[in-house]
Amino acid sequence: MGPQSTEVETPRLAEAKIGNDVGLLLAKLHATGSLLNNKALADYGLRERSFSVLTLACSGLEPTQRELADFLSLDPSQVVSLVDDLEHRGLVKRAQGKQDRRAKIIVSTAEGRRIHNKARAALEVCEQTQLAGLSEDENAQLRALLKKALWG
Amino acid sequence: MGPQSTEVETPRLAEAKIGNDVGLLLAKLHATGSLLNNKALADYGLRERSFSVLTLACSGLEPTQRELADFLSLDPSQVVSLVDDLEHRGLVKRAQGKQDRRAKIIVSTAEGRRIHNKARAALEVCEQTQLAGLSEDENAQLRALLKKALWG
DNA sequence: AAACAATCGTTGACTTTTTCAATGATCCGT
DNA sequence: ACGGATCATTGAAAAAGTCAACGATTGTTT
Repeated sequence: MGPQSTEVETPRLAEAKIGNDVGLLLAKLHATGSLLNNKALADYGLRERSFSVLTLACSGLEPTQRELADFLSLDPSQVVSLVDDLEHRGLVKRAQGKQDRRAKIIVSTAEGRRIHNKARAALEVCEQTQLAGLSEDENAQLRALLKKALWG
Repeated sequence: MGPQSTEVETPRLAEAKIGNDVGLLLAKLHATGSLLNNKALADYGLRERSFSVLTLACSGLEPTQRELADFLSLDPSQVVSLVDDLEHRGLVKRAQGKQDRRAKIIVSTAEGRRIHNKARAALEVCEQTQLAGLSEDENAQLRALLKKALWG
């Protein structure tokens, strides 16, 4: 993997016009973020993916696995693995779909919500670390722009 | 992988507070972007990764493979594969490091720059597609914020 | 209502990507 | 000149991603 240093890099290459390529900027920020996030989530036996699933399970929106796959840009079979893992550890349950008996709704258990709260707190620290260079306003701006880019 | 639809999704789950998780927003935007980018780059036998390497090789910055690995958050062995591929196709060359004879400097060939120009144009179209929901100003803002988050 | 195609979750096979340890060559500090 | 560190490279192992098929169920068409 790349650099695991906690110190800030001062990359000579950042000058390249590649620094204007949104795709690369996203990839890089996502990569460094994932590293930090996964490290923080390891304390709870979670990774970015399983945390996302757990978050949706805790949201009260009662997502189906298909919705999870679509929303997280995953193959349905990957969702099966993620839910299997979380279910075996008692953090979520599969419930039968209400209108559609093929679908399974993923809901959190009390233990799942407990773990999720702790993990979420740890992630917030991570996020602040990663976005330390941004002011509070800029932080909010970034969120807003990302959301807008994703779904108008 | 997830949905390959060109139509805009209107995801029920976007409401979840997960929509404020920068990590997930980055992951999702990066995922959908990669899909588009790789599809566009396929015409030139490139992918996001190899395009990034080619871009740096064309930048005149004469990056070493180690610098590429750090900058792109890749394992050094992955850079070997990427450069191998580009070199076999005559798009880049390995040159000996100037101060450090261990290091190898990656520079583009004329053909590499030709392909890169074409690919870059194709990617710009992609980018506009992906960020269609953003105004010109917001587009620039997003770039600026991502860069600032990465290196102050 | 019977037949049909489509969708959901799941499984398993397969490919690609990532991760990691080891190696020879070279650099740097002492 | 010695020892430790860094560079590119290799190869193996682990993880992630892709894809086709299946039973169960749904919605649609006849």
